[in-house]
Amino acid sequence: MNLTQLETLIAINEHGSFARAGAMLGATQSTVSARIRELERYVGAELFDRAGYRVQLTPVGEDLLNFAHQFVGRARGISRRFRQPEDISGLVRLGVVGLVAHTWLPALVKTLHERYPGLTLRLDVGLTRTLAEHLRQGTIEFAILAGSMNDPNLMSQTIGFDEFGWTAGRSLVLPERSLGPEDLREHPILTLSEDSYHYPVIERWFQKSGVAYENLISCNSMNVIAALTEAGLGISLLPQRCYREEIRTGRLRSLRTHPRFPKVEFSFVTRRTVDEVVSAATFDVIREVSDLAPEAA
Amino acid sequence: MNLTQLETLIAINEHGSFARAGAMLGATQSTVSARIRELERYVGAELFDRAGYRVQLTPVGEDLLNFAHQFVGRARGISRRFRQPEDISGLVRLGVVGLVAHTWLPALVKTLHERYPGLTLRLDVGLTRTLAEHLRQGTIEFAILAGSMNDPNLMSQTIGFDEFGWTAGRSLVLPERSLGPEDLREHPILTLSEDSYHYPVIERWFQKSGVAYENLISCNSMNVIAALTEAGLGISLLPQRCYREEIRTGRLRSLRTHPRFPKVEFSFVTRRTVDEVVSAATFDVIREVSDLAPEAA
DNA sequence: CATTCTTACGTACTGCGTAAGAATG
DNA sequence: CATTCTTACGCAGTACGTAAGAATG
Repeated sequence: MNLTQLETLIAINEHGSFARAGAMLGATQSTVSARIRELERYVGAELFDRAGYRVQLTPVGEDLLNFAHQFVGRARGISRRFRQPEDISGLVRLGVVGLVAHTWLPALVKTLHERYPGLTLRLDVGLTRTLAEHLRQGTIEFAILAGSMNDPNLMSQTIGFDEFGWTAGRSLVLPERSLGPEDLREHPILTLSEDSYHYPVIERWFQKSGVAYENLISCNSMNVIAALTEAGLGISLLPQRCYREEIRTGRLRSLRTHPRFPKVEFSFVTRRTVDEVVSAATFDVIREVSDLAPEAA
Repeated sequence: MNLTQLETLIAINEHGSFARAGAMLGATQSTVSARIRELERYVGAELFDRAGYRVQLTPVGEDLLNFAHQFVGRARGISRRFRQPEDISGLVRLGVVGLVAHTWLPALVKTLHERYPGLTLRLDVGLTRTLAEHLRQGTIEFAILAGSMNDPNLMSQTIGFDEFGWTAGRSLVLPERSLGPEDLREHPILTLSEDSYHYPVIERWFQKSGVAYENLISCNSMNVIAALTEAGLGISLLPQRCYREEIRTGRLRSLRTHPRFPKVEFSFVTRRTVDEVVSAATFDVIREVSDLAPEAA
């Protein structure tokens, strides 16, 4: 039995599936499965009922979960107590997508700087695919981006989720009913540039319904897109949670459309070569200040 | 940081040296050193002052030791709680030397049987070197014997120590002063057979002093040797702690002799292929019922 | 000079990811 | 048939033991 196994047990219980727990921990489904298999071998009993889509703790599992919480909590306490944050130092070259840059990045920078004064932060705001390329090239070692990455040199850990939806300004006149691709093409579509996570998502959304779609206005800054939308220049696909304040006050309108978009995952991606301590410290703060929904559902 | 490292920290503090801690844990000096090195890297500070013969905890080390005790204690609690002793089953073929067979073996068998009814015990009482051979041949998988073994397929863990000293019966007439090899050869020497741990020890003791020594009476049962000694038939090298009751009541006399014999280690030796759970259960009980001195000093 | 810890190095193992398989609703 | 867990397998990092080295009293 070891700490990793107990942390995994907790993560599965929190997120309801081996796969999601893996995403949160930066491990694969298979690895999570192996860890639980070992833990079950150790206690000599099954910890989960694997019936169907949702795993369920057995009584023994619940029992062990209690211990695991105390246990892991105490272990964290030890590490906090002996690892002085001042000792953690190094260069953090962090790429972030606009969604983050315009919401909780200031909080991240503030907390990171206060807690780990030894860290030097170098920021790179860009689109998902641009950041991915920078990670591969090694010009940044960390990134917060949409989706997750599947590269042997990189490790992805889920931060949270946001839902994207078609959004319009106050002035644009639109029918009250649920709108489909054929309705939207009547209006100017404002999108992020080709390198964004959205761009292919939008293309597929139109294609799936057989609607020819031509991009008219694109920009590489999400905040600019939002401002243009607010000014009534067109319709754009925007993260609803991120712009919930503008939507609540009526400056932006969330449109009823079909088909729906699935929630988008945002991940913390690190190059595997970086110092684990710096990476863990950064990710801890990200989890703390992140504004994203913790669940995909 | 992991449990092994914390257990190692505790063992070093308990036994005062890396090497002894290693013997207790069934690991080498070098491995213990590496475990502490890693732990020190983790907390970012030295845990021990390595000045001279005795290692000393630093303040940080003492601090961490406190946590380690709680931590490891709790971990043991978990394992006890979830591993039902009834689930532990298997064949335990255990070799024991006479010293053990005639003292705490009954307690061992009783406790082992009560606590782990699923275990089948097959005992093999014999001399150290005989048992060692049985271990190598695979006819037994566990042994409690004198000294320790250094075989890649075997693992030794220290149980405790006993001191051996020249012992005579009530009736034998001997001078009051401290006796040397030249004095003892005047009397019949009763020894264990050639395969015993003692045999070469006794030979060396005489040789070192240049005294020619001829073995007259030997036997493969220590208890028989003790009985013959008690009957006044000669002098024998006996474990003092083991026969402390006979010595206290005057049935056996502990002789003042020189040079002294170093304390003898007794170890629990297991084949590396055996089920770790069965091995750990057995060793736990051995530690609990063992009558041996915990320290070499 | 005996005792103890450290370092260097080769090996064996274990934990991980990929990819394919089986079960479920 | 999409979703989820399990199994098989190969690789890589790690923990271990051996053996030699350095420091201490």
